[in-house]
Amino acid sequence: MSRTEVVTDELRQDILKGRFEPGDRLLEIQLAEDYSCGRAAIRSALVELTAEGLVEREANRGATVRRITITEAIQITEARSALESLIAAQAALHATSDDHAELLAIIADMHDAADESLGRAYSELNALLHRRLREMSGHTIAAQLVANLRDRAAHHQYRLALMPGRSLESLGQHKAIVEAVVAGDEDAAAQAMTDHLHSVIDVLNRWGDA
Amino acid sequence: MSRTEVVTDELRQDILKGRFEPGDRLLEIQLAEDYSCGRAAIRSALVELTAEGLVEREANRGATVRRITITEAIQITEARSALESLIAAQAALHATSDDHAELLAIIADMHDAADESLGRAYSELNALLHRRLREMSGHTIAAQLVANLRDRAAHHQYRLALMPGRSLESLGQHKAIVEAVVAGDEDAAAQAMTDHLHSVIDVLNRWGDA
DNA sequence: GTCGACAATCTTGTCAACATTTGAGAGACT
DNA sequence: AGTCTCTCAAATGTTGACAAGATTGTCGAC
Repeated sequence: MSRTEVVTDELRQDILKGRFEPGDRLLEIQLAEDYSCGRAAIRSALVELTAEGLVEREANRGATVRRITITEAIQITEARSALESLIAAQAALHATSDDHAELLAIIADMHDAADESLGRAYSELNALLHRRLREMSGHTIAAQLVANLRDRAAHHQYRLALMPGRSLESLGQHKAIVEAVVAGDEDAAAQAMTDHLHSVIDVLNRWGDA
Repeated sequence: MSRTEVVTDELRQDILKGRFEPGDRLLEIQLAEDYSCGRAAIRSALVELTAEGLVEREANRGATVRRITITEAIQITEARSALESLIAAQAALHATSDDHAELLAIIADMHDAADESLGRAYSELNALLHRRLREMSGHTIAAQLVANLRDRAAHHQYRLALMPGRSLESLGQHKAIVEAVVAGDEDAAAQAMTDHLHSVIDVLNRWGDA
């Protein structure tokens, strides 16, 4: 693994983890020092992250961490809804019985973590469930697009996880998705996933109004 | 517009136009000479096009034009189906009466060009119709994703356009989409778009079997 | 006091040279 | 003949220096 690739991953993670705030300037020289590499590696990373939608670059004016508006977050979730429904349907078709057991185990863990005080644990289980469904679907294209969309809206997802009562509301929706996948019912799985993400969109819409 | 951006666009177009075949090696030094620029500009372009899925890069081993398998082309079209349905629905909601007139005009032109001998003209009208629907939808996120997916499968789209009788088959589907959008019926628009792209998937599946 | 031109400075864009890695082919040995 | 190793050539990875462009601050005229 070349230094450039490592630096790209590190910078991506640092943006996702919130080490850089939206709007922060990303100066090539400074980053080159921070990550102990040449400017070329940083430039390459910035080009790649720009293509991923995490960074904004203006000619001769430098790069900044992209700021995602509520409107964009809604559109991202709408696009995710369309793609994750496809993924859920494919997962319902392709999941093995081992997969079924794993999904049910995750739901059980979510049930235990749905407590208010365990918001972080629930959030991680949520990410795990969606990721495993992507992998089980075998739909590489949709899986990559969704992973990218998730990253783009990471900042807003974080706020969402902190909402009181949110875990309990989404637990039922996650159960419905897994039940449909385990039953092998592709239409029901797609519908359950659509319902789930539209409830997320409703929350975002309420924020947009406020 | 900096030289790097220009070179990136030129290289992208050259790949899409078929000047480079899938599997062709993209040597940095050679491309730098071809496009009269330094290697840095080429490297930047390759990184960007790799993120777009048009180019494949292996560490220390160089870049090649990405080869899209039939399986991938099917998945790409499935993802497009999910996203373009969303776009069609949004277009049905947001299109103005001017937009309606334009869409109907495009359909009229397609009707005239549906003749076998005008495959190229029909293909361009097809691209125009889908592009205008994306713009009318106002859904930036989905529009960008679809535009990218379309580019990725460009090679297969080209073969599709050459199929005898294909124009006539898709003309009816395009009519249905436009009618639903003009009627402002979002559900019907989404359904019509789904039907359209699933007919494309059927054709690809038949290729996959052969 | 305000507006516009100009200079200083900071940042990115570009290039050329050097280092590293990989793959292939020649040659020797079994 | 086959295979192993060594060497070399080709291509990418990396660095540093220089050029070009943009913003900010300053000075002078009105």
